[in-house]
Amino acid sequence: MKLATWNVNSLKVRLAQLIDWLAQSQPDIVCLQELKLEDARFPRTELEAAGYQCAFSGQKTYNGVAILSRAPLREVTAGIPGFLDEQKRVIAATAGDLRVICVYCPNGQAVDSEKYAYKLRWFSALKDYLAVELSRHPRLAVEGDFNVAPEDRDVHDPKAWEGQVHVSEPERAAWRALLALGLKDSFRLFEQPEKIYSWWDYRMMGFRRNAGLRIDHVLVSAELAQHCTASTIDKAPRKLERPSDHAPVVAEFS
DNA sequence: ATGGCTACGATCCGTAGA
Repeated sequence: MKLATWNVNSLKVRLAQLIDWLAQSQPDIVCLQELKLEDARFPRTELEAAGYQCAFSGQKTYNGVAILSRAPLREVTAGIPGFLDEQKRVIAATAGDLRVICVYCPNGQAVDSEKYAYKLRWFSALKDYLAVELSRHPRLAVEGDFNVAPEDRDVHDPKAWEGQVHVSEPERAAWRALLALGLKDSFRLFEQPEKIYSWWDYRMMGFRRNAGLRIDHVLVSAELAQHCTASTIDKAPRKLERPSDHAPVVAEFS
């Protein structure tokens, strides 16, 4: 079984790349973020033709999340229960005995901004939600764009980024609080090469310089972690014409 | 140096991302 997550930065612009990538990579389940389109414009027909059932929660211009699955999806839930939020950042569904939660965590903009305060409130609500979901679903995957680089080795230039949004200590503490629930960062279950990232700035030739951050993650419950055989970041789509600024993260299971 | 790309929805610039 193969799980993946990809912030596509506009599903409309990236649809052809996504369909190509699905055909090449053959994932069983894919979480998508930053759809940037209303539900009425979701390309369900095209994705079903590619062999995937879809659960999605979108909005115009910003945010938007989806789960694609080869197996039927049930128990679809949008948002974090009890956390009122206009921004479409969370969708969950069950496929077989696997519970999947797709998240697009807030960016936070700057540490002294209201958006940063919202980011920390949002992470706190997510943690409480995941605690409940973990108690209900031993086989749980939480995939998405977390907008947090967990450690300095996940940052191309830790000195330059020190204290900035995505790496600040309160954000990293919020990340560790998710791990404290018993979730594992699938990428770190394995020995990995150095300087592996999932996002590169469009500006300043960020990708060519490998000036990136590892902010897209596949978290897995302890039971799922036992069966995880690989976790990698696929840089190939980032090399295409008109790419997303994020690369897909893939996790495989026996 | 606070910029630099990209997407979007509004116009021909502002907001947001990270």
